[in-house]
Amino acid sequence: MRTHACGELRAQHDGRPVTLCGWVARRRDHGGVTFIDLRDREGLVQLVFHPKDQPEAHAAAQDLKAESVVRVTGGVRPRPEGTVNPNLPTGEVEVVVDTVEVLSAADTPPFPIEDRTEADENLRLKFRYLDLRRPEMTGVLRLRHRIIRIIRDHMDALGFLEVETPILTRSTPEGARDFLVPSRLWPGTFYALPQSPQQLKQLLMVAGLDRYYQIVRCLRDERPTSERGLEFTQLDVEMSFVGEQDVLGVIEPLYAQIVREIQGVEVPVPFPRMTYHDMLARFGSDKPDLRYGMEMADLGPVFAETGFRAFSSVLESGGIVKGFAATGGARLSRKQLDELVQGAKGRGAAGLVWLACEPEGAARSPIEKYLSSQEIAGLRAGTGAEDGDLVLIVADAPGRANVALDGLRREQAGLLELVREGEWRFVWMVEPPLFEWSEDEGKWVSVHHPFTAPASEDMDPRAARARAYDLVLNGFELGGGSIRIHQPDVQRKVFEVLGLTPRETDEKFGHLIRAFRYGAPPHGGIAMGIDRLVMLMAGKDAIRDVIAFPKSQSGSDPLTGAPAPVGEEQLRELGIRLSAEPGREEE
RNA sequence: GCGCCCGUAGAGGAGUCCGGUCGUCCUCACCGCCCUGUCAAGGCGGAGAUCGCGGGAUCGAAGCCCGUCGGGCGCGCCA
Repeated sequence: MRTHACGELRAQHDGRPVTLCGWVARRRDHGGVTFIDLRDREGLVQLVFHPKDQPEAHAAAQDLKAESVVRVTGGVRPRPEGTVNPNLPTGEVEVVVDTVEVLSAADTPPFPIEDRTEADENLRLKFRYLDLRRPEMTGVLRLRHRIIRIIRDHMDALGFLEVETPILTRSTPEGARDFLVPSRLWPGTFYALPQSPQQLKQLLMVAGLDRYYQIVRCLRDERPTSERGLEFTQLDVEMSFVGEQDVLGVIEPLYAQIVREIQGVEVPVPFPRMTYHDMLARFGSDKPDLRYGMEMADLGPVFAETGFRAFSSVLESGGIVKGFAATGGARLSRKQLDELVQGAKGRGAAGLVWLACEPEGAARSPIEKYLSSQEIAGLRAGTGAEDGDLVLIVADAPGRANVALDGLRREQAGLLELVREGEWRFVWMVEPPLFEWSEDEGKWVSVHHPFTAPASEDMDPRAARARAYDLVLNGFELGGGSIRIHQPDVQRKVFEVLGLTPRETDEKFGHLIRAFRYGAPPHGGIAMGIDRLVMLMAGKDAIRDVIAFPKSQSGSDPLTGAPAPVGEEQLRELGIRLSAEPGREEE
């Protein structure tokens, strides 16, 4: 049907007869000579129609509408002197058209198909097939393909076998909410869509597969955000006879290679490691952005004797006073400072105190009159603030204070333009706690997942560390994993801490524990989020932008209309009766 | 679940705080005419909107109040 792609034509094709197929991107009609940019996946090429030389083709070109699909025949020739377009890869040539055939006429599109358009995202999703015609979007999908290709080549070279695991599996109590699929053959029972192939990949280790990986879709019925969707793709990895170093050693060269090939930047391996404890103390987050400084300091000692009630009462009740120096932040306007305070409250902090450092130890602050000069000096020393910096202080329960400070630090980095683009700072988070106390549920829960091996025999839930690790890049969690438990008794003990009775353990996880009785190799693995990686590599700030057909933030798909009610007959077959009207979340 | 923001011709935006002069304006797209080297072509003209939806107070609402739907962002949730 065609001899070349539109976007591939170059000076070397000079004189060739060509047949091209593509979409009409733009028409420029000069009354006589008419130009059309023809677009396909590979790019744009300029078609030329002269009324004298090709009267029929020229006449046909007058009726071509934007986004119509056409097939043209003609000849490639160099553009005349002075009309070369250096902004176009095909800009040295043009195609003189002899014949035009409309393969499919298009209505006027609901939004312009061009990169600089900023059409409403909902509209773009509703007409995703048009949105994806934009070269930028096509480029993202191509980038995604390249990255997945690099991953597969890497894993294959290291001897990993890609094995598929079921989409219809069993619901387990721990973790995120499951998407459920009713069974028709077994009325009243449900499959669950996998949150991850966690248990199955462990069973593959018991099966002796040794090195498994899978590019796999995972589904979690939780509220989506800009960096997390209902369904997402991960690189799932599991290995036998390994410790932490072996797993990290598979991922590090892979990610260094991806950054090298995609960004042209060399990243040193191994990546630095930082304990969970240090990360939280220094950055208020277990996924810090290390492209800039602004480390945090515990200011409790500075305010141990303070007369400022808001601080002293927090300290008395077990909270913390913590802050950091925003580099150059003293130049922020009063209005910006007020917005900071509002923003911190929006993140759940009780409040935010700022203090602008001025020369010779002077300081500006809304609480200046409550602070002694020693306290001001202590603040500056603790946070390392220089003249011109802005010290930001939050006093609250540790969890809330850290969330607020982490948000502030990220916000300040953007506001004060401290982020260096083109820098890729990987860091491993290691030695997180094994358990954490859930206020909501009133019990201990796994920080990672219940199959994670403890770092020591001691399983005191308050102190136990996990043999787990997360990979962090520029403030985003790219993935995480752990060395797993492979002894049935240890696994039972973990479930016991999690509050499962032996009977519940057998019921929900009997298949796993039974497997461990038949010769389970020590094993461990990791799961890496691909959408988020592609998002960072593409320079996007929402994973929706790197998924061909994403859901909106409310979990709906404007293109297909999913989720949608189903007919009475379908429900009856499944033995399901609705207790809520469709379209409403139950209380 | 909580909080904040957005919804105005086909697209993007201004107008909303402070009700009347607003269905007023800008850019692009669309339609018509002109134009033989443009590439975000250019010039002239034109058409196109129950201001997301419903209710309320008011002589009067795009604007104020209540509700609702859709979308985005942050927190919670996301082993």
